[in-house]
Amino acid sequence: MGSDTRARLLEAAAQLFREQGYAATGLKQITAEAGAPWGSLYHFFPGGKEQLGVETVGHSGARYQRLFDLVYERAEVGADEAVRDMFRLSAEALETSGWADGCPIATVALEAASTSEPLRHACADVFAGWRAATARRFASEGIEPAEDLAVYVFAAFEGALILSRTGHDAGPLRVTADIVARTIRDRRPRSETASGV
Amino acid sequence: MGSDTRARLLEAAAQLFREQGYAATGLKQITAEAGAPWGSLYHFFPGGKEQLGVETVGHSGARYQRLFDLVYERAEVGADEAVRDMFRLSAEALETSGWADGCPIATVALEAASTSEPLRHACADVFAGWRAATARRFASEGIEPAEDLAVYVFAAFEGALILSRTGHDAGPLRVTADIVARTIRDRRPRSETASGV
DNA sequence: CGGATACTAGATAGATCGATCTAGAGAGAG
DNA sequence: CTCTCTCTAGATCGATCTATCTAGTATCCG
Repeated sequence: MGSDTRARLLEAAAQLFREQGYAATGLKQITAEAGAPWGSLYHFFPGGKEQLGVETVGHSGARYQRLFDLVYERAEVGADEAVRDMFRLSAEALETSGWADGCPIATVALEAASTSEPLRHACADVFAGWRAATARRFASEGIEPAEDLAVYVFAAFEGALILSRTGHDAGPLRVTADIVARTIRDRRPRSETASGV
Repeated sequence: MGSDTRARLLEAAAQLFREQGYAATGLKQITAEAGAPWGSLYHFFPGGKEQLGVETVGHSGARYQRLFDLVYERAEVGADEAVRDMFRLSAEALETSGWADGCPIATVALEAASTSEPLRHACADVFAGWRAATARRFASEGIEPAEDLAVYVFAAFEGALILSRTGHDAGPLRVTADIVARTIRDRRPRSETASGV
């Protein structure tokens, strides 16, 4: 093993794909950013750019997943508050990065949707993983239908990220978080103590 | 004027940007698809690819806007049903096109967010226009806060489109439509006749 | 008819793209 | 030590990218 070149390549690719997208990012730029030699790229990723893309999507997806897990573990208050935190954290990351760090998957997903089946499939897998983890959490709190609500949350999340990033305005993320969190809260099972407004 | 070459270039660019994105689409491919001579491209768009991109975004945005207007005019039943129709129509377009025709703006918006200010701004304007039109409709029915709910609807819409297109599954659009439409319905002002479950 | 303008046509430039190739450095095993 | 395998290093290839440039054709006005 020895070198971490491969990891640095993945990391650099993740960052660049997130900011600029897949097509606009050149392999030369990735090796430069990673401080990796050109020859190493095809050593570690003999499948070329597409393989690097697929692995990068998986890498970014797993990392983002961990961020969701963190939010869910931390929130003792319930899933609705966890959802709100997830939106809030992303809004902060987006804003402090100068509106650069949006969803690490969405841009590639849209670019690849009709141009690369392996890449599209990798993105679909990531989304499915996020959804499944969230659905488990909802189900464990009796929030049903858990699968549908998880899909709904991620749809609103991804869309709000697009609107906020494009408009350089965290408003959409904030506004959407409020409404979505309320929707989730309203689906919580009745507890013995009133859960009024 | 005479020729419609300029319009055909815009149309071809709109279709290709929608399917493949901005960076992955070459100018040569656009002229070929439009059946337009290469020389005409820089005659009509002296600003090059970026100008073509900006005008294409405006063109696509206006056309999609008309589709929203149609839905809103047709729906005598109320804004919540109009929202549902908007999701349903997009789901049909997406599915019948073989998962190619998603949002004509979103892909370019994400690609351009950190790479081209003119392009990003054009996308932001389109989103703002959609939101404003929807907010007016909500407000006219007494659905408040109209602006926030319009943002929320478009966030959920854009996100659901991404999930459905990436997964080759209309489920996210359908599921999200249900929940969002219900949220809008719940915000309608109390009428004299009960508006129960 | 002449002459200006609008548009077409495509060659060409220069840069950069992804990908392949050969050569060599480095470390660990025997 | 020497052999072997992993990884580095970068030259190089053909294709394609955006953009510019020069001609040539059509069209409309007088």
